[in-house]
Amino acid sequence: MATRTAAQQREQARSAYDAFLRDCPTNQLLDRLSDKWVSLVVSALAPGPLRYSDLARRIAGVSPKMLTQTLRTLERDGILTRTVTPSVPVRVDYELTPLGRNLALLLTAVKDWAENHFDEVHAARLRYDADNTGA
Amino acid sequence: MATRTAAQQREQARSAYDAFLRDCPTNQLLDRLSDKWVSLVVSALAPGPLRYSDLARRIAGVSPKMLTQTLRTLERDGILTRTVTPSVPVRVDYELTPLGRNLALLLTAVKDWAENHFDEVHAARLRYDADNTGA
DNA sequence: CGGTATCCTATTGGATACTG
DNA sequence: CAGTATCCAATAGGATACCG
Repeated sequence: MATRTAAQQREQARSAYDAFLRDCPTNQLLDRLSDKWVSLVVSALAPGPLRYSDLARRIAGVSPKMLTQTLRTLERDGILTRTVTPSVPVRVDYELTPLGRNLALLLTAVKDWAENHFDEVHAARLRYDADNTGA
Repeated sequence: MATRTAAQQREQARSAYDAFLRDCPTNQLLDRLSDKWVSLVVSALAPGPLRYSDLARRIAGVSPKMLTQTLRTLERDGILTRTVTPSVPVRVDYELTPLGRNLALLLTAVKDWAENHFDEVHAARLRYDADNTGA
């Protein structure tokens, strides 16, 4: 079971990316992933494929501009696929790729965290604001 | 061990927050968490407390403005604590709260994902751009 | 249905200089 | 050391109207 030396070490070294460095490309990628629209779109697609209008309805209040922009970027990044069915009228389905499903595990976790811990955060805000009132 | 019925069900119902809804407060919270600076600060503090200047050095290229702004917001939200030691010169330490450490597990996972899957994303971009050149 | 195009405002965030 | 304050350029993102 100790066959993880040279090959694994090279593997480690090869992905010597560090998102803490401003000029590292992974820093920009982290910036892209750290986007509310990305979180919502990827989370929405986690259970299964959806059409454009389904997504628009699910992500309440998203403008067509932001929805399309986010979908295009995620398609380009290999997170999801866009499938056009040339019926009348047209039908377009969006589906996570294996890479996207992998990412979805993390992003839905963040979204769920926000939902599950909002009360604690809210309480912390009230405490902070109370302590810093007129002090 | 089967004492998780009524109380737990109410617990579930009580946190009926849905971040997909624009006007749900958790949507705003998700927006806050979906921030590159938040990810980096929380990830940087995951191993242990750091001083202001340590953070500035670790998160290469962050401006004092963004660093302070991010730290204040996270402090208000109960994610981290700020401890001033009135020595000469002053010493200020930032440390994750239990809530923050919990969140850090998720955010460092996203940061690590960016580092570990950048090559795949980059390859996808090249493919996308090649397919959409002059087409 | 599934977008695109344009306009316009608000916010983000870097650079810079100064302070207790 | 650990910020604060100010200015300003760039970007995000909503509203709206139109198109294949």
